[in-house]
Amino acid sequence: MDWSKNQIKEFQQDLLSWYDDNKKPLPWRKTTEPYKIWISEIMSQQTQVETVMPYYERFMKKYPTIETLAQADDAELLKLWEGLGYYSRARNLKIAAQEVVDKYNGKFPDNLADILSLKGIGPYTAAAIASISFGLAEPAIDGNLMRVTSRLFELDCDISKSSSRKIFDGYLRKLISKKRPGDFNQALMDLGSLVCSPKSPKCEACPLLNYCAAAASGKQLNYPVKTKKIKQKDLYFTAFALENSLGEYYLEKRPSKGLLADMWTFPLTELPAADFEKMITDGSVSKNIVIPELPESISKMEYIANFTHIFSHQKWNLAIIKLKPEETFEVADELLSEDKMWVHFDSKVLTENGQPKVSRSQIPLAGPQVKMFEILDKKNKKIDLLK
DNA sequence: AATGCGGGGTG
DNA sequence: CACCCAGCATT
Repeated sequence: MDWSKNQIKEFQQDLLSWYDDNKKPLPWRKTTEPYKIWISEIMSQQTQVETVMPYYERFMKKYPTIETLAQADDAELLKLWEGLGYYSRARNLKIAAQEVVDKYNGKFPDNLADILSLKGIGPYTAAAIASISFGLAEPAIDGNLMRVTSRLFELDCDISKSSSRKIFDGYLRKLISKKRPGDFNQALMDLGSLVCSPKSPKCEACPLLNYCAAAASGKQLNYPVKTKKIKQKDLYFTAFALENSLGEYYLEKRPSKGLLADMWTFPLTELPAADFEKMITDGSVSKNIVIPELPESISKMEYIANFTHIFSHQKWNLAIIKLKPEETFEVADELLSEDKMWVHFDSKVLTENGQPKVSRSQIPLAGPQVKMFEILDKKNKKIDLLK
């Protein structure tokens, strides 16, 4: 960051005067009492201020001091927290209150390290209390500050990674007002929620417009950089291993559209999670399994093994079911077509007229299928050794 | 570094 | 419905 001292000074003034005119009228902004700031900050974690306000008022009425909180009835405290979520916050509050009473003689610690040591207080909350209640120049880095800062300087670091925190800390430590650090932090929080919002930032109304690199280049929406935290959807399949008398496996070609288009796969059928869990637990083959249309009649099914495969957006849980045909049988060519075939493990096997048979190394296999072949390989080798 | 933990709002 | 949000403790 190459801003001059004068520039930083003007930046602080522009931000703070905006805050003085536009700050949200929150009940805990009428005080700097550490106890009240602490409670408000804990309640505000991952929670909208509008949701927090009634809880805050009730909390302060019931537990007006840190001593009353330290002696709170667990059930009553939890009851008061009911509906706010993240209930360990309430449990930790009481533990921390007891710590303050026992270790600090009931006086809330006034330095960052001691504040940070309290149960339930992490880097963000510690800095918020330190700056608001004790005037310490500690940047309280939350999602808002990271968003605003990443736009100001077009920072490309991924805010979802914990290692990015120190980068934001570096910038904000240079920018923070030493005279009004608490207001500085809260100003950036309000700015982040009122003006510098994630989807539709109101740059024309922003007091920091002239300082903002992203606004200058029109790339506001490119920031902050955040890797999508995709919750993969769990899907459950049975994968059928049907082997013929030549040691080949029956594969099908997937549809030409969608996931793993045109790749080859063992026949798959989806099944409910509960059935899957039961099968891999006790080896019982679910009665609900839908057996795919196969070229031979099946006499028995046997659970072999299970494995998983992660896609970007899906997690496949597969259970291998070995299908055991009646005695021996030959390849029924007339039942095969362009999207169904028998595939051998290797390419050295020849057909009757001397042509190499189709091997698994010649066709595009979906990721899970490669894993499945490996598992089947191992099983077969194990069986060979036993012979 | 990754995961679990609630609930409400938004587009 | 998918994504977002004033985080922290635990592993």
